[in-house]
Amino acid sequence: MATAEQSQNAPLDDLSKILGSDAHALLDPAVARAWIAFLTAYGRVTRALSSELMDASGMSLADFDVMAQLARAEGYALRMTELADAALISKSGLTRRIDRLAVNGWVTRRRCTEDGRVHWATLTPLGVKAFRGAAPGHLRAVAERFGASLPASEMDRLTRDLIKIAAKNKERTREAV
Amino acid sequence: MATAEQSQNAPLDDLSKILGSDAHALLDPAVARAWIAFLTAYGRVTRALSSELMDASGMSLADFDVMAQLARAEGYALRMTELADAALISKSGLTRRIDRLAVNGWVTRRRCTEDGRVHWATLTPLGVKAFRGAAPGHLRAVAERFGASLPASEMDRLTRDLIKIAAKNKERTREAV
DNA sequence: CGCAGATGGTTGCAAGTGCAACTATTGCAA
DNA sequence: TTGCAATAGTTGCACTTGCAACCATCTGCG
Repeated sequence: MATAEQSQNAPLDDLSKILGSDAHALLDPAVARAWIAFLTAYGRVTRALSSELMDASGMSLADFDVMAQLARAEGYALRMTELADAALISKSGLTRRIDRLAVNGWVTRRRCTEDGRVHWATLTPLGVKAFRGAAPGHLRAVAERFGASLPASEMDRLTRDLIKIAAKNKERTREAV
Repeated sequence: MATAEQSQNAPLDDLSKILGSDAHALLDPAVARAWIAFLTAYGRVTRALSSELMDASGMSLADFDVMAQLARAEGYALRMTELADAALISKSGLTRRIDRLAVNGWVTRRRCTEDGRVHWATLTPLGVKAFRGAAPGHLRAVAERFGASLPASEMDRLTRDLIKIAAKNKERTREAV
């Protein structure tokens, strides 16, 4: 269920032939259109940004996100779990991502002296430099691919709407289906 | 660069300490907030939908998308490349996804008689049944997790905005950085 | 003390992914 | 015809991913 634009703006009508008219009762057609547009926009924008960033700085989008979280943090350091939550990836995913960033010399892992369970991921000076190198191009690309499509007034409204959606799905625990 | 909600609503201000005040020139703070909200909303909603769908129907979100595209198509069939484009995945990704769906007996692959290069992926009767089983729960979940956050009037506006963003990033070719 | 139970991270595993190189087929042009 | 470029799909590869099981450490209660 992806792809926006013309030809595909009545996805539920098409599905009615297989699901029966229940489809409209289950999901408002307006919501279905929005959902498809959402998936499409996400897929296209991130695909483009990701390859541009990789070409320009040898950094994946996920690398950038992790480094950006560290860049914003006090002392350029965060605990592993905090960082995983902030970057929306799993703990194991973060472990290995930090491994890779550490190989590049961009991040170090330090055990916390007060609580031996905790590890702090910290941006190294080299990492700061790499982030400074990558950020301008990437931010510009976000501005162009994501920001330039809408006037400023729409942008704030979009933010509010997206935050509402994100808030509604905050809980990480999975409930029964 | 992810995570919305309070505490994180001024991402660029935080980044200014590492990037200097250029940050604001590169990317409008309002766009930065929207972008982060976008990534967060996408991550949370898809994560939740994906595990719910898997638990309920043993189908990944990507499986569902592919099957939904087929379900909407004439004769429940599409060429591989069309389907890959529609479902926003790579050709190789689709090849293997269809392999898996075929193992389940949900989809068959048929060589086209008129053009031997072309293969048609077709939903089997069993696949139709599986889709009919999975769709109600999934559509309801989309309604709840994505639709229920916004009033109908906002939803249409959101759709328009997202379509604009998607349209701006339509070209699949990669341009220089 | 000392030992359950909680918490923070890492690792084994079994996927899924895209890119680039490959094969098969077609269409067109000399 | 023959031969070469274009197109459709598949495969080799190297890399990511998340889940669940695991190890290490801490905390609190008897």
